Amino acid sequence: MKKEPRQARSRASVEAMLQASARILERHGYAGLSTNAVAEVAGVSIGSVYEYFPGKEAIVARLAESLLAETTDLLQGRLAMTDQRSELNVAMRHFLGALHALMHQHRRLLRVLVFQVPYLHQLPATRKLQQELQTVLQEGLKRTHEQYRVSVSPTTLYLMSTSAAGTLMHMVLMAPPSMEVDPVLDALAETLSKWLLES
Amino acid sequence: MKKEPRQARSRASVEAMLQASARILERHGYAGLSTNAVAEVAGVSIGSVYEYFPGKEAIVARLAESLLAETTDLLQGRLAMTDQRSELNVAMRHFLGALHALMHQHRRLLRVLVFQVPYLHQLPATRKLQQELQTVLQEGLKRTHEQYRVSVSPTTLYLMSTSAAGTLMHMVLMAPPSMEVDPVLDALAETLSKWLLES
DNA sequence: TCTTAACCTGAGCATATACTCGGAAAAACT
DNA sequence: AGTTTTTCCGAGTATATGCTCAGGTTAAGA
Repeated sequence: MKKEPRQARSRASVEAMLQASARILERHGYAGLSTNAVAEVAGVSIGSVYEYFPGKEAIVARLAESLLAETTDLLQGRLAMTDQRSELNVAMRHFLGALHALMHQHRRLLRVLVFQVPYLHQLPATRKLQQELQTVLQEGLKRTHEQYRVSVSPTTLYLMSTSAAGTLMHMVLMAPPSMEVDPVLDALAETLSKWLLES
Repeated sequence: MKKEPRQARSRASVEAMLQASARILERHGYAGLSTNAVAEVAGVSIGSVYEYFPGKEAIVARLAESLLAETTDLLQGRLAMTDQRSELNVAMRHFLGALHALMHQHRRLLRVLVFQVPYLHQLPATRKLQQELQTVLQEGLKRTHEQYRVSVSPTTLYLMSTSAAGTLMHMVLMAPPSMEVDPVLDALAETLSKWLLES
C-alpha cells in the first residue's frame, strides 16, 4: 500500500477498487485483471488506483489476505466454541462443515487465486494460514489428547491435513455442482476420527 | 496445430519449440512465456512458431498433453504388472511410489501448469486423465474385489482418490525439499489398504 | 476565511506482446 | 534440371497494458 487512506472518501474508493478487482477476477480471471479495468469498474480514475496500490499484484495480495484472515478467524472461533463433551467425530464434522461452507461461499475467487495467481504461495498471508492451520490442529489434538488419551505421529498429522485439504479443495473447486457434499463430509469426519482414535 | 510437420527438419523445429517452452515455463512461469521468447530460445524465427502453433495456448496444451499421456501410460502399465498374489498394501505402495516418482521428476513444470495455467482444467487431456484414473481405480478394485471379496461405496472411492491426490500434490508441489517422503507414502499405502479392507 | 493537506483526474508516454506477410532457401518429386 | 512443396525468415503493424505527472477538486485545520 503506497499511501494510507485517511478520509472516509478515500477509504470508500479503496474498498471500491478491491470489490471491482474481486469481480473482475471472478468473471475474467487473473489475465483479465488490469489496472485500467479496475479503475473503470470501480468508477475511479487510473491515477487513484496507483495512489493506493503500487500495482495489481498488491491488490490481489490484499484480496488474498482478507480471505485468508477470514479463514483463520473461522478456524480459531470454531476451536474456541468446540464442546469438550461432544463426540470427536461430531466436533470434526462441524469443523469440516464450517470450513467447507466458507470455501464454497468464495469458491469463484478462490479458484482464480489458487489456479492462476503465480505468487500466491509466496504471500506472507498464505504462509500465515498454513502455520495457523498447524496450530489449530495441534491445539485440537491437545484437547483430544486430554480427553481421549490419544497421541499422533507427525506423519499421521501430515497425512490427515493433506488428505482433508485435498478432498475439500476438489469438492469446492473441481467437482461438478451437482455433487452431494454432505455424505462425503460425513464420511471424512468419520474417517479422520477413527484414524485418530485407532492410530 | 496449424500444420503438420512432414520433414525431419520441421519435426526437429517443433520439438525445439516444445522444449524451449518447457524451459521457459519452469524458469519464468506462465507470464514469462511469450511466442517471441519461445522462438528465440528454440533458435527459430517467430514466423516458424506460428507455422505450427496458433498461439502459446496450443503449445502449453501440447506440453500438458504429453505429461498427462505419460502419466496415463504409467498407471496402466503398473496396473497390468500388478502381482495378484502380493499383499494389497504392497501393491498400493508400488503404485503410489511410481506415481510420486513421475510427478517429482516433472515437478517444476507441473507446478506451473497446475498453479498458473488458467485453462488447464478445461483441456481435453486433463479430463481424459481424470477419467483414466477412475478407470484404473475401478479396475484395481475389481481385482481386489475378486481377491479379497471387498466392495466399496462411491463416496469412499471419491474420498480415497481425493485424499491420495491431495497428499501427493502437497508433497510434490508444496512441501519443502527436505521432507522425507517414504514414511508418508508408507503410511498412505497402509491407510488406503486398511480403508479398503475394513470399510 | 484562509491555508494546507488529502484526494482525484485522465491524457499520454513507454513498453511489451501477439501476430502477419511477402518472399527466400531447402528439400522432395518428376 | 526443372518444378512443386515444404520450411523458414524477421521486419513491421496493431494493440494492450503499466504507469506518470501536472494540475484541479474537496475536505480538514487554524
